[in-house]
Amino acid sequence: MATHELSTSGASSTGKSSEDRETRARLLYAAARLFAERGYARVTVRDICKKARANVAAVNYHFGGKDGLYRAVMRHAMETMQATTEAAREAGRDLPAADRIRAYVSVFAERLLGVHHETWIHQLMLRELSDPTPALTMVAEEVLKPRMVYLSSAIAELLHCAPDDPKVLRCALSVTSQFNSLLWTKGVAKLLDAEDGVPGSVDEIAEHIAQFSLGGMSGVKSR
Amino acid sequence: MATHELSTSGASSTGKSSEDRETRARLLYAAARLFAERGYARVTVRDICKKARANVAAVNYHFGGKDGLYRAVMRHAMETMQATTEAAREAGRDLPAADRIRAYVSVFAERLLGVHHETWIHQLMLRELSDPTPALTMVAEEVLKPRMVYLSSAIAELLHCAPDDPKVLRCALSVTSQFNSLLWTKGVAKLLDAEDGVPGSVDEIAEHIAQFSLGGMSGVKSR
DNA sequence: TGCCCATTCAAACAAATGTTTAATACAATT
DNA sequence: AATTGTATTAAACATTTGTTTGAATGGGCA
Repeated sequence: MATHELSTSGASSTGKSSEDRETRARLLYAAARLFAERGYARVTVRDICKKARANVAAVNYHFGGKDGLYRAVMRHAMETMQATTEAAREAGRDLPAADRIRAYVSVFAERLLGVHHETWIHQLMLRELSDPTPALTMVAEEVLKPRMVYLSSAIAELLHCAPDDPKVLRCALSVTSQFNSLLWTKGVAKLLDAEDGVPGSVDEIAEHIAQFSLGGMSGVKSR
Repeated sequence: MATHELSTSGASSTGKSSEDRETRARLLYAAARLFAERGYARVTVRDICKKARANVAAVNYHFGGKDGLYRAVMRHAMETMQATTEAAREAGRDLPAADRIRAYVSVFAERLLGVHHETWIHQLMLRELSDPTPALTMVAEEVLKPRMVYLSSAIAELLHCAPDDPKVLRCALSVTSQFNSLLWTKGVAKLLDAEDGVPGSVDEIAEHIAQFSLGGMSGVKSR
């Protein structure tokens, strides 16, 4: 179980850059997509290896087991999500609170729905939330918490109240929950009536969430 | 796989009301809670039978297999959710659009968080959304769709536009997504900072969601 | 060339899991 | 009392699944 623990960098002693970490990278890629699509329990190592065109033993060799592979995938996902949080923070720098929230929403909509981004990462994260693995604690501490802290500061400024006011947390959850729905509605909305997820382009969706959220907080403020 | 298909009513030919459908009911109850807690794949029939104090073969005898048991659980859950939709509809009868939405939010908050209701049902449903099984199609058609249709009518009235306007669907998703977050935040919020899920009593949470949603739609309307 | 090392591969293993089977118990009916 | 049909049970079965093993491969280097 813990024999091959520090295999993150794998076999990087001798730099055979061509085929060396080729299979390792393929395994990571295949596993990421499968874990995001079906969840940890519904994916077998044989599925992963088949998709990655690798031998069954490759997972244990490179990652020490299925758990280690999942953790490696999660590490990559967490780094990307932290970068997303940082991008949102940067996009709103020196802006008033309402515009900081607009920037936050815009960045997240682009990363969650934009064609150029790895959308599987966010699906994997959402899955980790609704179906916790031992990695959840780490995710909550290093990804979710900074994100909520930043969002809460803007919301508190908007509501003219302290950042630890219960209203702030409730509003922050109301804002972020709309992004979660963007992900799972992808698979459901087509069963309802929409042809392909939430209707509209990425910009339209971002515009909607920003307007809805700002209006919502205005409604909460003027109770 | 399909040997015991119509075993919903099970062995009800002779009415031995004492111990007859006792194990069957215990299996249903135990399976419902376990499926809601861990999801289909992470629950074994041995887990269910142990919790229900039944033999391993009992699942196959009464439900024809793990699949049949899950379907039976889903049937029960769907009936309860349809009743919830109907209760929300009834609570808002003959009320103006804004009050219909307030009533809708109030009913759902009570059923999702109230101590007297079977909260596991909604957790199971949310899990079905993020982790679809073959039962999803049925759920979407018979539960989600009527719910969205009703909610959309009120929203369309509020926004002064047609019910099939993309704005309406986006707003409906923004409203319902806040309820989804109520469920999964139960397991996460305590890792962030809140002590026990979203802060506040059931009424306070319902009040927040109503204000946030109505304010949000007001913001969308006055673009 | 010959040795060393990381990597890959087919095969096998042990544990877990959904399902089946045959026997038994029990209550109602004939 | 004998029979019938349902329910329960322990044991076994067949598959799946994560992991391990030992041999083979192939490139770099003395």
